Amino acid sequence: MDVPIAKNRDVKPEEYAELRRALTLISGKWKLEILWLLYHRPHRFGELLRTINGVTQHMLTRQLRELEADGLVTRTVFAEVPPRVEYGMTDATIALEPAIWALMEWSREFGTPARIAAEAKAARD
Amino acid sequence: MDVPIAKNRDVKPEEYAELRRALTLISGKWKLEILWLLYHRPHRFGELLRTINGVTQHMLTRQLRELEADGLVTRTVFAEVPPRVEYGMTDATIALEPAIWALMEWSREFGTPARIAAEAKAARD
DNA sequence: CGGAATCCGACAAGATACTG
DNA sequence: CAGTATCTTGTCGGATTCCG
Repeated sequence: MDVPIAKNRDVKPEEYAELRRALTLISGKWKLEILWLLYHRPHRFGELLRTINGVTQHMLTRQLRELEADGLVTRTVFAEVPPRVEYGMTDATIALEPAIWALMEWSREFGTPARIAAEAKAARD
Repeated sequence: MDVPIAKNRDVKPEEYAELRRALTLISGKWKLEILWLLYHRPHRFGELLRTINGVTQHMLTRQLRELEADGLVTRTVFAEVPPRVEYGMTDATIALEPAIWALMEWSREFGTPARIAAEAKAARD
């Protein structure tokens, strides 16, 4: 897969659309972090809230709702007291993992550009 | 690659960071669209402006500058009248293509969730 | 425990006008 | 042609409060 796939062939407009749809699905400050945790095992709401550094209750709820609406997480409510809600993977989530993995490998290979290093520094301060 | 990679293993914090770096690099409303065009062949500024539907001069310039700063596009200025500037790929861009391709395949396979369909409709109106 | 509702600031993104 | 500069608008995400 070291040869560019699209080189010297015509642009296919429908491929734009696919690309943009995929990006829309995974865009959101905390979504991939959520999915990454779920890849390891199902998580409860409070568990996600404690584990993901910097996320607020508000945002966690919203991102989970969007993921659920997009079919990227399952939401299971247990009729208990106190209430328990568990989030897990779907077929679509599992199918996405190779793409996420490819992104991570690329990120590791090509290091940290100056702009990203600056942002990471700003986040630490 | 149909078996989840991370299932039942511990979360590695450094993998979060890689994921987030990669996402930061490709986040930006028009970046992947730009890269996708460049995968086919080098493009001039005005060419990108005309081809990418909905982008403004302002945003195109900014996204190109960020991509350039991150080492994801080359910018070649020809000393001619009228001026000509051409954008092309780098090694990092080429290395990213498999990941983009994986995202597109996933997008095609898992169709269009309701939320995305609604956004696409809103964009048409 | 796992949310919902409301308010608000910051920054991303668009519109418009001007330039080497 | 390929940008800058400036102003305005819109959306994302955060803080706080309340609830079954």
